[in-house]
Amino acid sequence: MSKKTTPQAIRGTQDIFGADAEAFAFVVETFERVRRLYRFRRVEMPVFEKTEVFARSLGETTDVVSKEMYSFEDRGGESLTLRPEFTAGIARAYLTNGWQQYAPLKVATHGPLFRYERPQKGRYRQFHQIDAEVIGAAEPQADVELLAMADQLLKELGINDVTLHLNTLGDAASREAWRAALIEYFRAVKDQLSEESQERLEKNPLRILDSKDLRDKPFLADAPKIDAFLSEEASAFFAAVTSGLDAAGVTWVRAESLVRGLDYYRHTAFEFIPDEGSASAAALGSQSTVLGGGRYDGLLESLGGAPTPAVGWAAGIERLAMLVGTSEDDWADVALVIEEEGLEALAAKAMRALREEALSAELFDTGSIRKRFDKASKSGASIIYVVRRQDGKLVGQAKGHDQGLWDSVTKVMELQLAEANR
RNA sequence: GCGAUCGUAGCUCAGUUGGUUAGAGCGCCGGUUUGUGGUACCGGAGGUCGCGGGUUCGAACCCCGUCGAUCGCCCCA
Repeated sequence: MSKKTTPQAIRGTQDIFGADAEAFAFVVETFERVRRLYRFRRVEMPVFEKTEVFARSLGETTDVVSKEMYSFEDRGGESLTLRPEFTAGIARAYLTNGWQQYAPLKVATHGPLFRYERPQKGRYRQFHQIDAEVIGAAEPQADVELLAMADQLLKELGINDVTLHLNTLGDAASREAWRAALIEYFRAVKDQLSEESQERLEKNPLRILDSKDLRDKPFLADAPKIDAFLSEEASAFFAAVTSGLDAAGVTWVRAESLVRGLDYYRHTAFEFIPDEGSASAAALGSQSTVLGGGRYDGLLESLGGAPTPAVGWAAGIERLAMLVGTSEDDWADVALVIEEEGLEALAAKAMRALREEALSAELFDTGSIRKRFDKASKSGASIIYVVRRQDGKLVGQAKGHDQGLWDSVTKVMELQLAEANR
């Protein structure tokens, strides 16, 4: 006879409860509200896709694809993957559902994503994001609107100590030329770079630019700058984005070394990052980016679609929730205390009646009769309504300071007791 | 994938140089008390000291492994 053990939760998953769950819901509710203001349409996406949806769009060599995806074969032998991000799946849906007819299409969604990473503060294997995408819009105004929405969302969440860090990666040609120049520049000093940067030199030279390693720092200042490689169109595009942001009142800083990890990004790239020394920076630790995204004009082609311009961003709900502060537990309008046994039917009926009047109500009718009132007091409910028997009849008494609630609770309960006493 | 710290009741933790039945507060359950029913007091339930090996006469405490958490690197939201 073996002892029963309780299975543990999967590493990197979370059971969100209490104040954390309230903060999580607050983030999602605020996002839903803001997204409507900007007329982004709600979409619901599958949690898994064919593996190639992600492999082809994110790039086979990216860390996400090469070592962080939850991939498995289904019973039909097909390779499927739990979504590590939203964009690729939405792009796929745009193509397979003929959503071109709605272009430019503004959509928003939220939900769980999965990445096999080492869990840390603000980083989980199952994590949650809110996401906004504009597909089929080549104009810089789309970038501006999207960023204005992100900015307003953060403000409405009460997060005021983060700033938009903005960069451009140029068009495909600009980006390639810059990349080649970076490889050439860093190859010359390869031996003096950190091991990690030596590896990055082959895989993702852009990443060397934001290396934190002291050995790399001396070479960063004189590294080739993207601005020198931008085509005329690319710089005009970036100029239009920045002036649009200024007009919309979105403050931003230029971040020349900001790059994106995934292959599909072009032109605008951005992250909202806590200001140095701010409360948000302290709350997030090393997971500094709270919202990030950019333009991905190349992505739909990589999935076999026609060349289609697009921009989008995503933000980690857990990270945002850490910044909105702990919201208080909210209290019930009424705590109904039944100081007698055998009144279960009355209790059930009265609770239903209270709730039908839109009063949030909690019932205390178990355990020590003497302590039921204690528990109701501690629950923090606005009105405590006590039912007990006096001279053979059930009587009720309401306690609390909120006159409006007091009246509506009393009204409902008087009726209930009158019926019960008949 | 790499490094560091940590893992004792439901929760927060204490546990002296390894030594008899592992403790506290809060919470929970029951009771007593109270002339403002949220107070105070008493009692009770609840622990394979993460898990598995090892060292030792003896381990919560030392060693190894493993799982998990936390912090950082990498990467990213």
